Amino acid sequence: MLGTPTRDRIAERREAVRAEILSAAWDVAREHGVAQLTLRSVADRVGMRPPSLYSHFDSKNAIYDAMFGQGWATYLEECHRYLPGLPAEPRARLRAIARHFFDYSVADPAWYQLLNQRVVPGFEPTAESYAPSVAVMELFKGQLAALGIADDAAVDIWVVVVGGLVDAQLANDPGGERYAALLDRAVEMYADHVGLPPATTREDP
Amino acid sequence: MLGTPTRDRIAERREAVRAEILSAAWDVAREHGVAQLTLRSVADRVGMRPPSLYSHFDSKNAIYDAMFGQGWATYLEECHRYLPGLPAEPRARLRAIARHFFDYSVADPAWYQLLNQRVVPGFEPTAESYAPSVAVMELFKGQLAALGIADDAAVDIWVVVVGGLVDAQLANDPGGERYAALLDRAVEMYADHVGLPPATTREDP
DNA sequence: GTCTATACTGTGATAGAC
DNA sequence: GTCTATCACAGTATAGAC
Repeated sequence: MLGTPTRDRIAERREAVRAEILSAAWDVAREHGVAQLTLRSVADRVGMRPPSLYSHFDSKNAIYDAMFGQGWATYLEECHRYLPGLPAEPRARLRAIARHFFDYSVADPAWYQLLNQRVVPGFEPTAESYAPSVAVMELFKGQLAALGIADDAAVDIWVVVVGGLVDAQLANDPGGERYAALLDRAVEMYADHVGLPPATTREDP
Repeated sequence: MLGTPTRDRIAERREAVRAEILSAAWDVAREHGVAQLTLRSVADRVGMRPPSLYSHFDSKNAIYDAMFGQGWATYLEECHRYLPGLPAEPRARLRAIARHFFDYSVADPAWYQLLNQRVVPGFEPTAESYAPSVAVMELFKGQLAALGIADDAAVDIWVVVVGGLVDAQLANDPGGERYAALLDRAVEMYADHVGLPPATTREDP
């Protein structure tokens, strides 16, 4: 009698093709904009005919959905990687968290548009793809709670300030530094508001 | 010899048709989303065939452009109408200005998306249509300057806070009140930051 | 001048051959 | 699983009736 293979080579191959398609989709989105993504452009990039994509994704929105889930999952990993190295001093830590999210978003507007705005007309993420974004939000809440910022409203205002900076940068000064230059000041405003103690360690010589 | 008519009835009629088309375009945008606006849907609503729209607008983007200019011009008038009635006390005045913009935006997401976000792929407003938006921005700057908030960075942070509230409301809690409820608190945070004096007059009995 | 009729290109999506 | 063929409908543009 034949044994059961421990690896499903077909499923692995299938998953690899899906990942290849998603990678191509991100390339197209970054190059031409999230909303300009077409099945033809993705198919061309992976060397397929457009209808062949339907063997791997049920629809164009299913591709968006997978991108949404993958985008948040990747950012979640990124957070787990850089958070341990951040300074412990509350204001410096807030600045670093905000700066990271801001830079990450501005460096990849397609990522921010798909994951944090509503630029794709009929697209609503499925519960499965939405899960990693909730995990990121919980992570942020935990970070703020560790600094003594516990109430939900204060967390929401944090989202407003950081998100507002990114939105303003992308909408009003794409490619510039106008709102990036305001980040530290905005974080100070927030830190004062939630009553964080003034910085204890000096940073300038 | 014939006299020259003081009214150009043809031009008036033409302008009326343009206004009718724009009104229909706004209806469609509000109903189905800014990006879902199609020439067919607009033509259907005004009782025309799609190609007839080209007699009044050079392209679909020209319609977006006219909507952009009209949207800001209308809001500018709205500002001139309500600003005189606002309280003079700085913090109350800031709250009122923020609340007005927030409510106006949330009540008409299509307006906010077209005028303050970048939801329409290839659309860039022309200089002419952009002018009224600059006028609104100058008006806001003047309002803040009258309260002693003069430096440009502080104005930018005002835009970040108010815009961030609207963005978060539309993206994270469409139809809800989650960020609307944080508006007064966010404005207080900003007022504290720019050093506005505490409110002098009591409002509660 | 204004509108209708029509054709052209490109898009998402489906059916069926292999 | 991938392909060819095809559909319905979007935006664009031209020709011609009135």
